[in-house]
Amino acid sequence: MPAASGGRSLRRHEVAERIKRYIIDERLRPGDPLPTELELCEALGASRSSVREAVKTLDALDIVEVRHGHGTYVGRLSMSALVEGLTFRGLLSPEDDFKVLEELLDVRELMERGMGPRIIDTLHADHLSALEALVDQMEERLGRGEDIVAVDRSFHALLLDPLGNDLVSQFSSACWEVYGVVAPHLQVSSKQDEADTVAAHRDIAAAVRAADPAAFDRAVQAHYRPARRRIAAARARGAQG
Amino acid sequence: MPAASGGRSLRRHEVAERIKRYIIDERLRPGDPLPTELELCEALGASRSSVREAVKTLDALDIVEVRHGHGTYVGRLSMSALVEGLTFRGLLSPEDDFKVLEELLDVRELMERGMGPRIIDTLHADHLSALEALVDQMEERLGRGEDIVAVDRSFHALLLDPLGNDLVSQFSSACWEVYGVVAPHLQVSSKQDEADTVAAHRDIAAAVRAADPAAFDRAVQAHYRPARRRIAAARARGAQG
DNA sequence: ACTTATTTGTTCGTATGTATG
DNA sequence: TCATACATACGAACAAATAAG
Repeated sequence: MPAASGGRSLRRHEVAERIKRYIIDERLRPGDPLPTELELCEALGASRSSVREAVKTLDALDIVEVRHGHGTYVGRLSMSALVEGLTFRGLLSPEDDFKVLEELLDVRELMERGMGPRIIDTLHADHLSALEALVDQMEERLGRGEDIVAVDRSFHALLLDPLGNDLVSQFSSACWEVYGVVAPHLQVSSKQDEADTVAAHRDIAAAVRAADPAAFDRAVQAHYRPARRRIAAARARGAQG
Repeated sequence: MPAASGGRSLRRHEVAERIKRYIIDERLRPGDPLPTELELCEALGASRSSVREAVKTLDALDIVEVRHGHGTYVGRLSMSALVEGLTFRGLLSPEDDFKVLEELLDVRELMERGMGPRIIDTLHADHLSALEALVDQMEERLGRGEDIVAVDRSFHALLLDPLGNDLVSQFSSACWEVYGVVAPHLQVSSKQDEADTVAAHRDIAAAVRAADPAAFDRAVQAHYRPARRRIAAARARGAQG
């Protein structure tokens, strides 16, 4: 019976495509409710198992979001799938364990340096104040021996977010997230040179305030240097251990 | 309450995590076979349906690959999930239809200009010859009225691939792929200014051969200008239509 | 606090399609 | 052609989470 249609395509793929089509045709937005599983079964002429498997694949891509006992909704279209995929790739590490980390740093540095001129153009007084407040906060927390990773992340998000390029913001954020999961597994500490880190952020903020693209470029480049050194050191340890 | 919302108390999430762990612990590589569904059910103490739904989520992330009637294997860890997610986001277009396209161009330009110095350092004689051969081929095809999009894509892949940063290569390639799917839906033609396009590529190749970073930067920037104009034109058409 | 209705989560049984030998 | 192993698909029943009365 189920062999009737088209032959090649699998049931769950058909169903997934038609659900995506439905979302587009109905002009639904993230958070909008989708038909229930049972309604989808009827509308698409598929069994509940097939519908469920299709919905799960869309859920993995954050195209839909399933809430137990509540319903199914249009997803946030985040980069959660990219994060999960890259994290797994980093943990699998078929060849050089540290190559993935260097690639993540490359991308983040690429984004921030490449966006330098636009950052200087776009960020206004309130952005600058927030940026400098984050550096102060970083210094305070460091003085109290607390973690600065969250503040660090906010700082870099604040550099890119105002530009309005969601793809760049989210991709950079995704790289940061993956780095945070993979680095500890490879004993790449992020607890060293923290004084240098704070100084580097202060230089970046100063360059933005001075509207000096060349200084910004140098400051960002300097900011990433310690991290690269830590990776190189960890690689050297791994090579001889 | 066993756990907070979105928690791992769900069976298929447990199963998915344990399958990922299995792949890592067993040091499996892409293409290696995984246990059959039945074996996974026994080993993980879960039903067929739960295992299947878990496997489907991993399949969507290209962490595993399922071949009908054959078996389940470790996936290629490609960026297919990112491509599908971004494509859908582009087709959904909640606000400005053309914003997504501009973001994709931003990223590609960012990558290539940011990698400029490294491209000049890394590409050797054979790379340069291949690059120039592609430009010639582009010109020939253009003279015969044929499509140059495939050659165009090869050219840009050849710029980034030799650097060895898979993340950059694949992300850039993913942006290209998404652009190719989304742009036609928005009537953003890529068939204009093709003579300019060929010239731009020739300038890029020449800058690499001359090992002139500044010229490379200018050439890449100039290369993307026509595409941005086409988007702006399409937006203007849409605004008055 | 309790019940009821709705919706997704989980399990099992069975039959079919696909690839290999 | 047949046999085997595997994934695909359907359907029914029950469990768990959530919301509303």
